Amino acid sequence: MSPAEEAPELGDAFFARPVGEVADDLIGCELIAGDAAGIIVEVERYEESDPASHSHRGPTPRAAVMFGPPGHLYVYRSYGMHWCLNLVCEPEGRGAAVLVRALAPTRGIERMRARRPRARADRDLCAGPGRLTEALGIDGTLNGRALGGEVRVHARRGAVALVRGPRIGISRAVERPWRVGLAGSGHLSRPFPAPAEAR
DNA sequence: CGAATGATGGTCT
DNA sequence: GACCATCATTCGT
Repeated sequence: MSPAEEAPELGDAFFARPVGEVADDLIGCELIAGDAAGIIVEVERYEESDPASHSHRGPTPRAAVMFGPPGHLYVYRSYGMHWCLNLVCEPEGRGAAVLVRALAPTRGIERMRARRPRARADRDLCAGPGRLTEALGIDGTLNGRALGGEVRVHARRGAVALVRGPRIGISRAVERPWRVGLAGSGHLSRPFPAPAEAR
């Protein structure tokens, strides 16, 4: 069998663009973390002008990484027990990032099962921001690290169909449809709301 | 199916 | 002291 051609690895130029563009373009890309990997099927975008964003109040100690160079990891603790993975976007000085919310596992599935023994089905391994970091072994020690080391992202191959909807788990700016997903994916953290019927 | 809830600790006012 | 960019479980319909 001929060796699969590796998709190019995404670098700083990819992430230095507007966060909305990056969010769309990350859907369908493969995220690799050490011994496991998956296709990104769901993300959310956060930016400085957004009241729901950690960067909204400026570069506080926690949010400082969001204002740093693009193509770096912002990993924060959620509800005292989960880790959430973001990819910093836009030129240095702007507080924007994309939250990775769900993956379709591709490699290291046995490792993921070992790290998440309570996940019943494979579809639950990476269906949620806290779940996927646990499955991939990502924690706060990676906060502020550059992509290309322990964590890498490979470019998407073909075209993908996107779905949009309101973000999950926030209480402010809920009306902004800044959650993006891969249409028809069975690995989402939750279904997207059905489009409003025309009548 | 959905709603309710406890776990558990950092961050910011 | 309030608020969480969550998850797994339990209980109700």
